Amino acid sequence: MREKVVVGMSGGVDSSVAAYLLKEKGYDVIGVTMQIWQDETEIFQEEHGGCCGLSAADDARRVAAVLGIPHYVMNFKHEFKSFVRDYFAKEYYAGRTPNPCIACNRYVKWESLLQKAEGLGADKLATGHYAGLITLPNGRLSVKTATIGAKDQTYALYNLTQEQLIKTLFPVGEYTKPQIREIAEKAGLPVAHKPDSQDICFVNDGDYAGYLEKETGLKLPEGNFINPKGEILGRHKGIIHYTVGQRKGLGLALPKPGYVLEIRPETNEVVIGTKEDSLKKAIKATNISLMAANEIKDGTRVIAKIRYNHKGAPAVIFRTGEDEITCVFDEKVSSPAPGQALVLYKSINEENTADSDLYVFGGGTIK
RNA sequence: UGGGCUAUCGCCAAGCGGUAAGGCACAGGACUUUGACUCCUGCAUUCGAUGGUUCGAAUCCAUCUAGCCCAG
Repeated sequence: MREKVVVGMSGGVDSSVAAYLLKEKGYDVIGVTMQIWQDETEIFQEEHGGCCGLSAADDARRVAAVLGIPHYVMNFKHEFKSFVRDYFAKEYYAGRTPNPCIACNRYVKWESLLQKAEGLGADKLATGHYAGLITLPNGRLSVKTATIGAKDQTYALYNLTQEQLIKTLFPVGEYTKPQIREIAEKAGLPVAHKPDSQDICFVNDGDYAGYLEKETGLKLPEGNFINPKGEILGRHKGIIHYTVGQRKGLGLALPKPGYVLEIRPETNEVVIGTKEDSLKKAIKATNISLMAANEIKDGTRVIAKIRYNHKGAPAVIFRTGEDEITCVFDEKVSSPAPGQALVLYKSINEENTADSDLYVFGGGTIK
């Protein structure tokens, strides 16, 4: 009997091709589009794309029709609200910088959607992420970086559990984006030229601060910008308007570019410093999640990423608490932001460089 | 009213006789399934005003105007 797999279809090129590739390989494919945030009145995504947009369902349906597979639209608004939107707002109001995509993957896609998939009798869940799966010598599963030159998305998948990984497929992981578009083209998929998604899918105009105020009804008071010495530099518009590492939009007249160093909700202060001030040698992380091992050996060498678009930097990790690790970089990294994920990689080959193929060792949330 | 100081892009600000740095902001673009960052491109023919000295001044001189500070 053919293996049954549910593909999370966003209506974009990647997941559409994922479904196509699985179909070609002989899987019994079911397409599912998650309805997660869009209000019926918001047709914004129609033009702007987005991984989880509204035209999503229509596009996915068209693709499913071309492929001749069943397609369902399922409502995940409730789950998305509690695991992603609420978390997103809570973090910002606490002066931290959340990563909604990671939360969405871990708790909505690989929790709720996976459950629904199993309800449909599926053995596996597939998505259009650019990532690969690897079984390590110790028997554990991990995600590995996609083919060289591809858009690697393992960073946003670092906290999936073994139970989740064993039921996962990443069909597009071994291709590059141009190859995927080519496959879509040849397969006659109507979404071959749809633009890449970007930005936070549920904040439609990029104004996340405005979104937060509208969503929560909370408007935070203005406060002081201060330098590391505590001297007042000017006034800020409320802490949710800033994130650690930010340079633009401060409105301060300084001799050199100013960067947000720290956000202090308790005193309503935003600390501004220079590029040099923003460099950190070591960072701590909590909510540790290990993918490639059961425990951390002090002194383990890794390649660490502190943000989605970070190339990765050599570092050494130590366990420094019940649920805390300290990551010491060989060379300082700029502006690690509390709330962002610290994702640790190991090299599949011997040499531990950011250029070789890597797999996720584990990760956590930057403290 | 005496004495001193300062006037350079919307905002900070360099320049000190040789033909207008830089940062912020702003506008485009690249990158990007998070926030940010980063990278390109554009952005004062003009230096408070008017005269003068110089081959040549934002830079020196004079006067005027405005603001600031100290004396009342």
